[in-house]
Amino acid sequence: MPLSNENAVTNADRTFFQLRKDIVEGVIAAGSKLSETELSTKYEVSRAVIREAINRLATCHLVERKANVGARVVALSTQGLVQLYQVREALEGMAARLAARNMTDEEIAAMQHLLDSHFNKVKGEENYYQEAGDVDFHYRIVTGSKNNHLISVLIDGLYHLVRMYRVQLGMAGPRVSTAFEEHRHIVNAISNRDEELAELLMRRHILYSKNNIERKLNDE
Amino acid sequence: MPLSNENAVTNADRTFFQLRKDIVEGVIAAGSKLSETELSTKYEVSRAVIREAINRLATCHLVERKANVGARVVALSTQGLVQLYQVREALEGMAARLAARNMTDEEIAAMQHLLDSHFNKVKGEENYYQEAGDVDFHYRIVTGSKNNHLISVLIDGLYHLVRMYRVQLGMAGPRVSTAFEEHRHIVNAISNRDEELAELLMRRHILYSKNNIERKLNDE
DNA sequence: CCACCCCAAAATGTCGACAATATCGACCCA
DNA sequence: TGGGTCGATATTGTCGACATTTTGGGGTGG
Repeated sequence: MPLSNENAVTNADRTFFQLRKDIVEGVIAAGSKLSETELSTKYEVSRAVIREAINRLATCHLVERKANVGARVVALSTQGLVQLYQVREALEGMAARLAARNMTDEEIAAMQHLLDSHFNKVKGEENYYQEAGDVDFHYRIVTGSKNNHLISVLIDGLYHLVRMYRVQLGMAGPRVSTAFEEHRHIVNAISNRDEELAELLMRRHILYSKNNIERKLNDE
Repeated sequence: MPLSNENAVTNADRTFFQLRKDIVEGVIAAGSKLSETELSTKYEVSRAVIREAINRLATCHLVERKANVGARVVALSTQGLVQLYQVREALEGMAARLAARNMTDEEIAAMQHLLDSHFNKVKGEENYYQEAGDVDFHYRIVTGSKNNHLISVLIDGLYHLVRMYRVQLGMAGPRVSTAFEEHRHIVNAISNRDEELAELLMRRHILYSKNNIERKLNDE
């Protein structure tokens, strides 16, 4: 459950969140077809609600719709993952640059505090950091950019796709300690208000991450 | 009318395109409320069609929806325009980098040819270039990246917002010849397969463009 | 045996009606 | 008079039924 306070007010909201969860976690298989009538009986809502939910899923690029044909869950591919990380590199690089410009001193201090607490947990339970910590860190940078377009494209859109790849391709792997060091350097650059360095480090951080995942995929 | 072959197959498609056009061109005022019932009588379709169209407008960030309240056309602001160009800088910079990597020699040659023909027209009618030519140039770079995420986010999303700002804030202005030179340099970098330079030049091109518009806005 | 046409079944697109929610003004009460 | 409550009205959310389109299979003719 993402930390963002997405509270469902309408029925379509709930159905959308549920469907998104099921797709990201693979309960609904990648590449499979989404039948409106089938889903409406399964989730016990009308087709109108399902249609609205599917439309929103299309907005996140989790499904693709074709007129008069229907919607399919996106297929996962190495190429798709590479393209996804290329966009992340561009957007999160800019986010880091803007975070260095726009975050308040308090927000930066809080983020440093967060890294400290993560550091302690990394020494204990090995894999805590990867899941929650990494997500938390990137969220703070993105929201710290104070750029609404960046925030919505990344948090409402791409991050769910990233999670889908992580979950379904089993990317819970290590790279924990090295990624942690990279996070530390990024925060330092932001703390120094060094926009250029912050962007550069973030881009390399994501590039390394992509290479790491690609290497793993090719080893199989 | 954008060059992209968006042919409407369903009724919702047509309504969506019409609404988008009316919003971008200011026929429907920025910041105004979109009443479903009102629009359904005006465009002579059912509310379901209007709702679908509005949902799609929301994915382009042209309108904002609130549950149980309704949808409003986005408000234009200097801050919003600045944030928009920050995202453009990041995404189109990456697009130029990928274009240098992925465009075929034929595509590059065609783009150089395009610039040549634009050059001739610039000398004749002063303002031809700005509208169609600039759009065409940026479209080719983006599609040349061969990255589907980049393509859809920019062409289906941000570009319509950019056009909305251009039209409604009256940005038909000059910067024609200088922009043309910048385009030329970008194409040269792509032709040399120099990814680094292509990205850098594109980012500066968009940054200049932003500064130019900002300056104009402040002069009023 | 292949290609083509046609029809039936199932899916999506569209519609009008009803339910649930927000809005706004009138009214009441200190 | 100011603040708050309550209710009528209008708007959005949801539903089931109908219209249109796609799809797949069977049949026919070459």
